[in-house]
Amino acid sequence: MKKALINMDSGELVETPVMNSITIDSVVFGFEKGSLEVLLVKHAEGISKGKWGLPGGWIKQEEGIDEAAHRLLRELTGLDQIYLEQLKAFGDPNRFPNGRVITIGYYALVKREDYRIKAGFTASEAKWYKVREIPDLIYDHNEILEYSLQNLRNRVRQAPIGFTLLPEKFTLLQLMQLYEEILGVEMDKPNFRRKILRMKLLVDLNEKQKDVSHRAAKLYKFDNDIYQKLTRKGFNFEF
Amino acid sequence: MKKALINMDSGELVETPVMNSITIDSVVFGFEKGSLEVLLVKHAEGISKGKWGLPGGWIKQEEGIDEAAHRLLRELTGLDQIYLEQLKAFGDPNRFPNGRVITIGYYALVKREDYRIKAGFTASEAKWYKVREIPDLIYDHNEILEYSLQNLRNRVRQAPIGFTLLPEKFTLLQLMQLYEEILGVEMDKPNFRRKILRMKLLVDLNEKQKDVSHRAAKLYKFDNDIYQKLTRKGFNFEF
DNA sequence: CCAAAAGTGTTCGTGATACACCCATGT
DNA sequence: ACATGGGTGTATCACGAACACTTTTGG
Repeated sequence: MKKALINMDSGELVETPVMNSITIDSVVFGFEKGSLEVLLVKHAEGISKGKWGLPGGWIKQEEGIDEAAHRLLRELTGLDQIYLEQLKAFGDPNRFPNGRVITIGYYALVKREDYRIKAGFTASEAKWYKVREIPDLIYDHNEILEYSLQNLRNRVRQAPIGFTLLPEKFTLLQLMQLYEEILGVEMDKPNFRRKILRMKLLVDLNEKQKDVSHRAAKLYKFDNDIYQKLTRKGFNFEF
Repeated sequence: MKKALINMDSGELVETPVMNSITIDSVVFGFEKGSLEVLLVKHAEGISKGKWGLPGGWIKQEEGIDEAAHRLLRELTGLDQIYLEQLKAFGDPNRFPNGRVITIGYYALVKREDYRIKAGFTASEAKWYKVREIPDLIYDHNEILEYSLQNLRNRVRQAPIGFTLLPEKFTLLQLMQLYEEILGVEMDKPNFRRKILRMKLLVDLNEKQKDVSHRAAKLYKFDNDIYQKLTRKGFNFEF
């Protein structure tokens, strides 16, 4: 049962058969210079021309929704293997102007260093915005973004997912600043060190920072195998 | 744009225009005699005749999804004002045998005492099952149930929602047993008392149990206004 | 009397918090 | 010398865990 479908926003013809009342929209988080950022895309055509929104798209008939979310992000960023979690479905009957469309929200955490290398879109089409400087977005995308921020704040305290936003090798202060930024709190450096090191989740790389105008800090990395092992022993990440 | 639609499971004609690729399925939790239970319904017709599944249905064109979930539960149980939260969308391309249908999972917490009074279905069509004795369900409903259990275990530790499963007036031991059952742990009575009372969330009703063959316990109730007030002051429910 | 659950008291250890202080490195 | 961040030490306090013990009520 092949269908010819029209993208309701851009007017563009959608080739492959997709589910025409459900979309996916993803909130892609990045962390750069102490700020939490979100990747937004500019709508080139259709009613909301020029306005920014979350990256998203349609679900193909034969693919799962997680699969679709991954595919859409790969098409946009060139990145595979992205940390991606479903938020929930948003289904206000009036959220979408051109018909009844329910969207399934996702949020992703990426390392900005990776994104820079393999960007699939040009700068004019996609741009990082600091979460404190998000403009008016199309449809209900501001609501989805707000919800995902709440969700991120909860999740980051209960699972070691914050590392996904940092480079492979990071210092303890970088990690702390990440938590401070996401949770919107101030933390005590000495106490943070002890707390995170006590968990024994981090691998000391026996390397130090270079080219810094102060005492170089040790570099660490997060080891997921260790985390899995600890979890099986009953360890519970709590922050 | 009115459509004539067929309920893909039962073959029944669906009168009002609904979204035909999305359903809602709800996990309704109850708590009775120390056991956590789930409300299941028997499928009377269609391929899965005789098999049990989660209560669910279609979303109407002009209603929101939370609204639809509430309506469906009202139709089933006669209950309004139910505690209801969205879980997430389930969208495996093969989850539904007769076509591509994505379902949005919800979970609800009800007081069994209320349910008993206003039941809308007969016993042969709907039945409470202990969570440890769930049979094979239709489609991916076992998966949805399992996921909602995980979710309930998380949520119950971070928000005061457990009370929703208990009668208006309850004893501290009942509350403790609720937590023990949901979380699957054993707790220390004295310590539990102090912990929950220290939060000052409960109102001492100055009433006691009656007709019990041991020292009667004080009755308490949960006061949501107090909780809101404390929350605004920075209080955070943690268990 | 006993059984069963209600309810209080006390001890111990761990971890969160606050903060003083020294170390290393570039300008 | 001093600014900047790295890193250690320590006192205090609250809370969770464990458990001994007293109280109330029905049978």
